[in-house]
Amino acid sequence: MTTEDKTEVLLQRLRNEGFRITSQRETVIRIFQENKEEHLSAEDVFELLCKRNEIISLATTYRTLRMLVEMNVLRELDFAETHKHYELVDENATPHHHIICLDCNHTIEFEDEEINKLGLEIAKKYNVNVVDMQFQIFAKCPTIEHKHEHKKHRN
Amino acid sequence: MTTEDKTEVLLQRLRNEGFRITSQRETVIRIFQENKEEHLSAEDVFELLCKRNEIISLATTYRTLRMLVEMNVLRELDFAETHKHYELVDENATPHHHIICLDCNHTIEFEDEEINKLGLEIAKKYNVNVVDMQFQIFAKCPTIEHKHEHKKHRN
DNA sequence: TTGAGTGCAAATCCTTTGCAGGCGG
DNA sequence: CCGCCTGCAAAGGATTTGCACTCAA
Repeated sequence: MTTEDKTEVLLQRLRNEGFRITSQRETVIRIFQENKEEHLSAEDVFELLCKRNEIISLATTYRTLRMLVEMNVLRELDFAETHKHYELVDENATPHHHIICLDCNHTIEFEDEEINKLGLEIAKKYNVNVVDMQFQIFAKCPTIEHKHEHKKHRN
Repeated sequence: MTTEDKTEVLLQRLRNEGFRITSQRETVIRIFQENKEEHLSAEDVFELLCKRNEIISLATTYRTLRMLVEMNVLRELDFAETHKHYELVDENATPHHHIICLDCNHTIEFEDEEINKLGLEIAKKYNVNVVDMQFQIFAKCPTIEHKHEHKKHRN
């Protein structure tokens, strides 16, 4: 299925659920389709929109993101930052997880069938219905030259 | 080791690292020692302080929390909420993880040696130094009567 | 004594909301 | 044409910061 096809499927889903298809919503969806590998923040999306000369207000960007999360089109990610990130939900893919470098904010995505299986088992044990699972490894990646500034005495 | 002893050890660590021991910092640490099982937010800590009639400004509360995280005394938790939560780091305990109910915000803590092991293996594979690991299961817990309001058409 | 730490208020960052007008169905 | 969506600006919640004063070492 081409990206274009997938976009159509998504738009159809919006219609089915009673949402209106506005150019703003369509463009936001396209942004994510075209940046599958990215973890975009609301601000990132807004900037990408600006670069395309698509005029969408920040408020609508936020509203659209919230709607897409509710519709399970996007997944909300928490990277221990002040703002959130979003990525496309891929129904066919197995859940994937993240390593987040605390120094440079670089993220590495990884899949691990074992972890997914364990997560489901645990959920079953505690009798809850899983909506999403996120395994996060906060780390320092040695590949990048990090300043080892001593944070002592910082107010 | 009693809680009192543990508090002393912590205070000593502060001194060793060149931080000053102020009554404010001491009290914040005690709050966490006395609420080991809780995931307190900055606001929670501030309220507990007020209840004790310990007068500490919100700003100092935030500054102290940041410092304690940097010193690895506290662990920062992200529960997909607008604010962060904190819990005491227990060097002797195995890392534990959380199930978060998206409807009622109730959290269940669990330990899983298998997950910890897998996390370390993955970190090794990607050649990063683990600072913290958090496995989060976002779910709906059936034990509580959740309103099944249909969110369709919400702006 | 001295500069790290504090309180206060203002500032900042991210996100949401009220309202009047616009446009999809 | 109806009322959902939008843009704008203002509000809101969480956290940080500037500044003058305080107090631990």
